[in-house]
Amino acid sequence: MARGKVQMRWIENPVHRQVTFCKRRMGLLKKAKELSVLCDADIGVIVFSPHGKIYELATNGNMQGLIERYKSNLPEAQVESNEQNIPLVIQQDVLLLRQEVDCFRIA
Amino acid sequence: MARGKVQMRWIENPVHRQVTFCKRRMGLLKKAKELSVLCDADIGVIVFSPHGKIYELATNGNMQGLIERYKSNLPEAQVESNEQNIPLVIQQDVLLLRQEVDCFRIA
DNA sequence: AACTATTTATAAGA
DNA sequence: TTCTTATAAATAGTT
Repeated sequence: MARGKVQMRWIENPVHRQVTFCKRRMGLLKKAKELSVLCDADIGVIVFSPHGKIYELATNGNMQGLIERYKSNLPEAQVESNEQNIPLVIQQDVLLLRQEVDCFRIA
Repeated sequence: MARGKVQMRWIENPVHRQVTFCKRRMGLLKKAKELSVLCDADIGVIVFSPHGKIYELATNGNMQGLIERYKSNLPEAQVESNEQNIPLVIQQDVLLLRQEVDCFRIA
């Protein structure tokens, strides 16, 4: 995003990758907090580094509670498609498109 | 972020809030996907709108799996503090600071 | 770990 | 709403 456009693919140089991981991870959590405050949304973010280290943010301070709430509200369509063995990648695409369309409805 | 600095607080105007929610939600998910690709991180984002609608992204396409992985890797410090009834807001602050410091170590 | 030159994101406005 | 545009913010590469 600066001093040259970045290619959207795995960064091979370990040093560059590590620095980018740190910068963007902080940026992601900041954006999540901002969205939460501006729009009163309840947000959870979980990040596993390639080495398995966990980074997380729960805007209400309670990731466990968020996860419980999430599980008890799973969209039916998702449960169905899981039962039908549709590739996860496709399911995720459908999910994102559905969310994009929702912009034009009432959240 | 544009045409005027925005105050980091709840947006009172319902129309403005709805538009901002949609724009920033999409932006947040995009950032998550980018971080995932650039650094090979496994990321999950869950957003509850104020009305309880769920928006989500799991970069590996499987939120359930991510949640399981998260639960089986809960940092001990977190478990401890929960047992000691420390306010969640404080716990989250500590968590974020710890993550920030981690930038200067190996992820 | 700081610093900018740029790219992105996005708040307002049309 | 959808598109445009002026600015604020994020961040890639540098020092």
